[in-house]
Amino acid sequence: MIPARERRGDQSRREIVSAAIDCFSRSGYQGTSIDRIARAAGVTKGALYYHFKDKQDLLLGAIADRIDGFERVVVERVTSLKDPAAALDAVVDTCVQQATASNHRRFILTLMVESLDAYPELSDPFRAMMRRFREFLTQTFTIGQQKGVYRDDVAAPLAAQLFVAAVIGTELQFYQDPQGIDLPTSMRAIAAQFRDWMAPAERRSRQGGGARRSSEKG
Amino acid sequence: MIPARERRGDQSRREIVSAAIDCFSRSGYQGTSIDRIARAAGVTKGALYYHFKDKQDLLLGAIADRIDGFERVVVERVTSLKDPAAALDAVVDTCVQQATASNHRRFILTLMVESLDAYPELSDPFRAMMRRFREFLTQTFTIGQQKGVYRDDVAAPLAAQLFVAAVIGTELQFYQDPQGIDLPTSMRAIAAQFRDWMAPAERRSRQGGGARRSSEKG
Amino acid sequence: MIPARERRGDQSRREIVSAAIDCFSRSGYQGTSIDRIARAAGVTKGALYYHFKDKQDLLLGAIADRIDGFERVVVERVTSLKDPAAALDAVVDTCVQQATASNHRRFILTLMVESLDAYPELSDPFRAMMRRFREFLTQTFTIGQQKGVYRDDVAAPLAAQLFVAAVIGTELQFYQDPQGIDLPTSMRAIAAQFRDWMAPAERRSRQGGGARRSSEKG
Amino acid sequence: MIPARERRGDQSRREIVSAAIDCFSRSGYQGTSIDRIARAAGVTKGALYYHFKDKQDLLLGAIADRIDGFERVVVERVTSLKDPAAALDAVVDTCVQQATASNHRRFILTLMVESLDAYPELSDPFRAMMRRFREFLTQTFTIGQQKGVYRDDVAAPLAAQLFVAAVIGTELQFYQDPQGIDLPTSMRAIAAQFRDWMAPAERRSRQGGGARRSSEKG
DNA sequence: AATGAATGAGTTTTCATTCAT
DNA sequence: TATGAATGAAAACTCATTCAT
Repeated sequence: MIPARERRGDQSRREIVSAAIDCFSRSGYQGTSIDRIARAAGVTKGALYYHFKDKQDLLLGAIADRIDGFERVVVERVTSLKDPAAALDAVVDTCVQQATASNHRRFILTLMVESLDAYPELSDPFRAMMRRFREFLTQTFTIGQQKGVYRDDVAAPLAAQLFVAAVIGTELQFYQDPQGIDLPTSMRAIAAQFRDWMAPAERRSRQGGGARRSSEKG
Repeated sequence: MIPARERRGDQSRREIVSAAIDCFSRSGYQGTSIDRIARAAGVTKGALYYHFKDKQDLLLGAIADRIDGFERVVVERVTSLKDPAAALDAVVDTCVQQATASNHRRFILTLMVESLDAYPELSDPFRAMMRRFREFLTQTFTIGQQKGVYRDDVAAPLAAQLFVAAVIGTELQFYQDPQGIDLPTSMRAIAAQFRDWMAPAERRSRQGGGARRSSEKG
Repeated sequence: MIPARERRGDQSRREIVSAAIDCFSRSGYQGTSIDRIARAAGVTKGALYYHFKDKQDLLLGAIADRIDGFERVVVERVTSLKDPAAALDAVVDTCVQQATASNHRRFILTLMVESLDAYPELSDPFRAMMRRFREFLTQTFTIGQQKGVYRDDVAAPLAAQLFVAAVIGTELQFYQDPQGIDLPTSMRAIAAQFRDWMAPAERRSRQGGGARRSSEKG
Repeated sequence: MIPARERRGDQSRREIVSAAIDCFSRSGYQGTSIDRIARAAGVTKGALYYHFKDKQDLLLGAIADRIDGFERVVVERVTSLKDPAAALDAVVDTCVQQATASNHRRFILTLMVESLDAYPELSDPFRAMMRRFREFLTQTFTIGQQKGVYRDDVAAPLAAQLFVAAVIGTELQFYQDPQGIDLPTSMRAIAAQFRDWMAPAERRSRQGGGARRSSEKG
C-alpha cells in the first residue's frame, strides 16, 4: 500500500539526506557539522536525530542513497545496450552527467577516499560498489570478446579495472583542476582509447582511435 | 654548509613532519588532531607550535616535503632515461614503490581529495604538482612521437592525462581494496596498455600488448 | 463500582507505572529517560504524556504506588499480630520478601536517596513514609513495654529508629554486595538482636540471642 | 622530592575535586553537570577535561579522595585505641563529625546508592570500602571477645555488619529528615546499644544500656 | 627550544516536552 | 486514547590555540 500522499516524516527525511549529500560532497564527513546539515535541510538538529541515530548513520544513509542512485542510472541506461562499445560510451556519458549536473559522483569519490581506513563500516559499501562496477565492466568486455569485437589476449577483468581507473582518475583530475581538464572530452577519449586498444588485430584502424584535440584547456 | 651534528631542534622538527605525514595519510587533515601528531612524534603540543605557526602550516610543510620527495625520486630515476617506454615503466615502478614501501603516495591522494574545495591554499600545491606531472609525461610522449616510436594521431597532453588518470585510479582502487587489487601487476599493465595503444600503426603487434593474467586477486 | 472489564487506558497506565518502577529502581530518576520507560511499557511517549503530566508526575505516581503497596503489605501481615516479637519478625520477613522477590524495596531506597535535597516534592512522601514506619514500630515497642516483655529504660521511639536503621542499612549493604551479604540471615539477626537487647533484665538469657553462624557469605 | 611550592596545576586539580564532591553530594552524579562543577571550581570546562578524561574519571577521583579521606581519619582516631568500646565510640563520633561538619559522609552514601547497578566501575571501590569497614569492625569485635569484654555467642562478622547497618541506616534517616532525627544522640545510642547487647552475660547491667531520652526531635 | 596548564568556541548527542492528526 | 514527528535547551566532550615559565 503506497500512501497517496507521502507522510510528513518521509519528506523531511529526504531533505535531510539531500542536504547531507550536498554538504559531505563539498566538505567531507569530518568537515561537515550536524548543525550545518540541519540548517541546510531546514530542520532542527533534533529532527535529524529523530531520523538518524548518529552522524555516521546519516552518512551511511547518504552513501546508500547515492550508490543506489548511480547504479540504478547505470543499469537503466547501459544494461539494455547490446553493443559493448556503446555500453562503454554510455558508462562514461553517465559519469560525465552525474559529475557535472550534480555533485553526486564527487560525493562518492570524496567519501570513499576519506573513509579509506578511518571508517571501515563506511568503506565496506564503497568497496562492494567498486567490485560491482568492475564486475559489470568485466561482463561487458567478456561479451565483446565472445562476439569477436574485442581482442582476447587481454583479460576482461584487467581491462575492466583499467577502465575504472581511467574513469576515476579522470574525474579526480577534473575536480581538482576544472580549469585544466575538459571532462566530457577526456571521458570520451577514454572510451575511444579502450575501443582502439581492445580492437582485435585484424580490425584495428586509426580512425577515432586518437582524439587529436587536446583535452587540456586554456 | 651542512653542520656536522644536526641541532636538536631540526631533529624534532623532522620527527614532527614525519609523524604528521603518517597521521594525515591514515586519517586525513580534519581527522587528525594536533595532540595525536605531537604524541606520535614524541613531543608536546607546545614544541609543535614552536616549529609551526598552526595546523595548516604543519600540513603545508608535510605536503611540500612529500611533493618534493616524490618529484625528486621521479626526476632521479626517470629523467635520465632516453627511451620513452622505459620512462613510463620507471614512472609506474616509482609509484608502486612509493605506494607500498611507505604511505607517501596515499598521503598525496588523501590530502588532495580532502582539500578539493575546502582548502584552496592546500589545493594549489596539489594542482601545481598534478600539472607538472602531466607536463612531464606530455614531454615524454612528445619525444616518443618525434622519435617515431609513438603514434602521432593522439595528442601528447591527452595521452599524459589519461596516463595520470590510470595511475591514480589504480592506486585508489588498491588503497580501497588491497585484497582485490594487485598493485604491481596492475601498474605494469598500465605501461603495457600505453605502449600498445600508442604504438604506431605499422609496428603494432599483439605480443606483450595484453596481460593475460588477471590482476584481480583470489 | 468496579467495571467488569477494565478499560484499555487503565491497563496501559498500569503498565507504564510498572515499567517506570522497574527502570527507576535500576537507574534512578535522572538515569532513566522517558523514552526508555515508554519502550519498556510498550507504548509511545505520547501515550505516556497522555497519562502523566510530566516525568515528575510519573515518578510521584510510581512512588505513591510503591509506598502504598509496601505499607498495605505490612499492615496486612503485621498489624493483626498480638505478640510484639512476632510483629518484628513479620516486618523483617516482609522486607526480605519485598527486597528479593521484586525490586520494590530497592526502588524506595534508590529514589529516597536520589531525592534527598534535589527534589523536595519527592522527598516529602518518603519522609512521611519513614515517619509512619518509625511510628508503627514505636507503637510495637511501646506495647511490648506495657506488656512487660520489653525493658522500659530504652525509649520506644529510639528503639524504633534504631530498628529502621538496622533494616535499611542491611538492605543497602545487600544491594551493594549481594555476594557478600546473606539478606534473610542478616534480617533475622536484626530481629534476634532487638529481642535480646530489649529483653527486660530479669528475663534475659543467652539462648537464641546471638546468631553464631556468620551472615558473611563465601 | 616534594616541591616547596605546589605547582599551579595541582592546586586547581584539588579545587576541581573539591567542587565535584560538593556538587555530587548535593545532586548526585547524573544530576550534576560538568559545567556546574567547573563554575564551582572557578575553572573552565577545558581545564577540567585537562585533568580528567571524562565525567566518570572525575567521579572516580572524587570517590577515591573521599574514601581515602574517611579511612585515614578512622585509622588516625580509632586504631590506636586499645579498648574496643572506646573504638566503637570513636567510629560513631567520626561519622557524626564527617556527616555534620562536611557533606563527605553524605557524598559516599549518595554516590554508593546511585551507582548500585548503573555504574559497576564506581560500585567496585564502594564495595571494597564497605568490606574494609566491616573487616575493621570484625577485628574490633574479635579483640573484645578475646579480652572477654564481649559475649562470644555472637559471630564477630555479624556484629560488624549489624553495626555498619545501624550507622548507615541512621545517617540515611538523618539526611532524609534532619528535623526529625538527632544524629549525635542517635549515633551514641548505637554505640550504647552494641555495648549493651554485646556485653557478656555475667557483666550485663542496665546502666548506660538504654538512652531514656528519645532521639526523635520536635 | 620547549613544557604544562588552560581557554573557549565548537562538536556531537540526549532528552523532556509539545502538537497536529 | 493514542501516535509520529519535531523542537530546543542543555549535556558531554573535543580541539586548535595561547602563554607564563
